[in-house]
Amino acid sequence: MRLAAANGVEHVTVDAISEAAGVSARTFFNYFDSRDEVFVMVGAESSARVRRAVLDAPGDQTPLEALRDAMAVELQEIEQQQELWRLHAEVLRRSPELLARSLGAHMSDEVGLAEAVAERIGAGSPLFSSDRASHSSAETETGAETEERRRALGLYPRLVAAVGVTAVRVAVEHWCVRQDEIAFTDVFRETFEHLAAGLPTP
Amino acid sequence: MRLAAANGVEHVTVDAISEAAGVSARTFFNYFDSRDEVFVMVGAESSARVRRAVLDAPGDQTPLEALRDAMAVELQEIEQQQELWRLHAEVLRRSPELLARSLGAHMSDEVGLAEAVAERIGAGSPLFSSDRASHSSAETETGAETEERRRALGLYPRLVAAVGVTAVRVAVEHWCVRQDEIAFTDVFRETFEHLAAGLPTP
DNA sequence: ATTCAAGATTGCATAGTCTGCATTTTTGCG
DNA sequence: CGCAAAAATGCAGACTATGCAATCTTGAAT
Repeated sequence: MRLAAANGVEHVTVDAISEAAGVSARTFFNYFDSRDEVFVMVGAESSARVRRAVLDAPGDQTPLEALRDAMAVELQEIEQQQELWRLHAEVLRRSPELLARSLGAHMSDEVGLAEAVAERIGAGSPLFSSDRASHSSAETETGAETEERRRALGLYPRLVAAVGVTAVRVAVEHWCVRQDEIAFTDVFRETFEHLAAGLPTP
Repeated sequence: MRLAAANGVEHVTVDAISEAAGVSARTFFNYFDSRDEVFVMVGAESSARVRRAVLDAPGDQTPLEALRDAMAVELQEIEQQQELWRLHAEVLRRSPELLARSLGAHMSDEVGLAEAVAERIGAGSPLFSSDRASHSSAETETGAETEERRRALGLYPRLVAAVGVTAVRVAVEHWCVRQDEIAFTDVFRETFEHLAAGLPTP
């Protein structure tokens, strides 16, 4: 992350990363499936925590509310680790594609999230929800397995998860561009207010 | 697309594509920035058509409704070109990552869409909305330019665009996995009903 | 018909990503 | 201390991607 912040993401080679980390380039690929992953994997545990929080949320909340609060907590924790995340944000700000992947791919794991939502409203597949909920998002998965998990899911849980993740992404992107003018908390709240209202003309 | 449907996307090399197309590999890269792009670029004009439709929609529709209808039309047109799109769908079904990119990156061009929404509700930046609305999504753009466009946009238009695109993606993914059981039209309608209702517990 | 310039295509060289395989090093434990 | 599992490494090879210079096409002006 330090290298990327200094030289720009696209100029950081695997060799450079490996050398800076004191390992061989080959070893890098034992831990990351691709070069980009190393810029995106930050905070991979968030996914699991959010899932758990969704399951443990008060029973009177709607799934969207539960998801909103779970993600809010996660984002707050992120603000603490200033060091790493300042660099991370700096790097991603210059690379929109990576930003999308970072938020989309990890804080999310949409399918896993959808399973949590499904279990919460009792519409999920008991086959998957419990054991799968704890699996790390670092594990790679074949397209076939993902498809199998998707098949068991209803449209609604899938939609809540996907839209929730999207909302967070939009909130973060919107705030990133105007850090000085507004507080993230406000952007975040407003975003989910729009959503819960069904996105009527404002 | 034919090669990918037959052998699986990841086994189709640039050399193979180029040879099948009767050009050199070098020429391939004169037209596509990356190997993946060739699997994603299908229907790149959709983006512009959707934007236009959003602008031209009846005044009594909410932005979300306008977007919903615009996308519905687009998806219907897609169903016509059975040949190409059957292959395309087949290819993308085996590669979730490409599916996301295909829908996310092109039918969308979220920022462009957000500009259309912004102009529609009169909250956009007059600097960009008119001339930018016609620019092809095939053109690549620097991170700086994208950031500049984002800065001029409000949170709400950005959110409607992103959520709309996400909704379509979820609808398509959900339907792809159960093509035999349900009609796409129904999935699509239900998806946007959930959205417009604010995603309450069903 | 000839010529010429712009554009398209190509080959070649080079940098970088990623994988498989065999080998060496490290680690943990009996 | 010694051994077996796990981690790390080196190396070869396939593939993606870019810059540059040379060649080929095309179409318009003469």
